[in-house]
Amino acid sequence: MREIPPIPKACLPRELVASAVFLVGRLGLAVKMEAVVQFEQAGFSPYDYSVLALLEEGDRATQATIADALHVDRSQLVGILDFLEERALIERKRDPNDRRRHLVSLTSAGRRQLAALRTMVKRIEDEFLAPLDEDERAQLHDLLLRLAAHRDSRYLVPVAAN
Amino acid sequence: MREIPPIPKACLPRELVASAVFLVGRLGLAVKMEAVVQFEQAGFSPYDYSVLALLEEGDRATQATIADALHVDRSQLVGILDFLEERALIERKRDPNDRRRHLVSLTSAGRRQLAALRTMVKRIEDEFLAPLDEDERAQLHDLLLRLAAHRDSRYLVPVAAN
DNA sequence: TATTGTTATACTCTATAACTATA
DNA sequence: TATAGTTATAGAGTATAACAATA
Repeated sequence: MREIPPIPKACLPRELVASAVFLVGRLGLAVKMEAVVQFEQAGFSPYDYSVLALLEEGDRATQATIADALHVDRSQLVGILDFLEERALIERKRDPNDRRRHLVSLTSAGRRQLAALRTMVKRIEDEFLAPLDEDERAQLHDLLLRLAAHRDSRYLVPVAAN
Repeated sequence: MREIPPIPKACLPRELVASAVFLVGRLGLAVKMEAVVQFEQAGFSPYDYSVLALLEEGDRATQATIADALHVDRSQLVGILDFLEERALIERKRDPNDRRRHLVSLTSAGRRQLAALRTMVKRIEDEFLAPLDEDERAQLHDLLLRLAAHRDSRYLVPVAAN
């Protein structure tokens, strides 16, 4: 081994670290990747969890409604629902009022699976938010929600629709 | 046109909106996409800005150092640097101490371009943070930085290296 | 043999566009 | 003709692996 000339260590640009927007982007990507890995180990994806959670809150969702709510393309949702239906976690039934539509609903097995995924999500969140106490977590949530609502009013008050 | 049966409106799951982690993920993705579009219109990418900002703070960076700092693969960085070098915004010079290495540095044109990109970044950030006043922005940044530092200590204090 | 920068390859995601059946 | 769901295709982005030069 020869002498290695001194090279400055890898160090994040102060300018970027000083930016809340940059941090949101970085943390968002990191937590998403982390979540994907965790869900994968459980045999699911974050999308599966989102769909199950959505269905538990309001039934009678059509696929278009679900796709819009989750910001995924309708064609992408098909695969997600196929996956969940194969595992008997959801049901697709034709809407008798409009036979083009599928009414998607949660099965009891789906409800149980949702509960299991929730404990995993809780663990991921606790790990992510570990440095903050309860007050600070609430502060963070409040700030983020205001930013989100400013970009998309649907975040503001998840009112029961219709 | 016939009568269309009432279908619940698309509505985000309360369970997700209630999660600060989910909001970070969503906002992070949204702001990244927005930034990409803005940079594209200026003929650049967010990576270009990151590289220029990094080089201005500390010179004598090798490509490996830059890649590590920005969390991009070394092979990916090659294309980014090629792009910047073609436009004479950076220079690559062989390190005389270790001829495998390239010492990357900012040109004066690069410094000017960085200044121009900064005003654009400022605009993106102001738009993103619009709902928050100065105190709240500082709060948000503090909270996010603590989360980031918990996952990666390099965020904590960008000390001058070596 | 190990490392730096580079090139080439493969794979995942996503976005878009057809296609069907119903309206 | 327009819409809901589906299928198929193409493109971007990223990760992996091989490669040449140097240590």
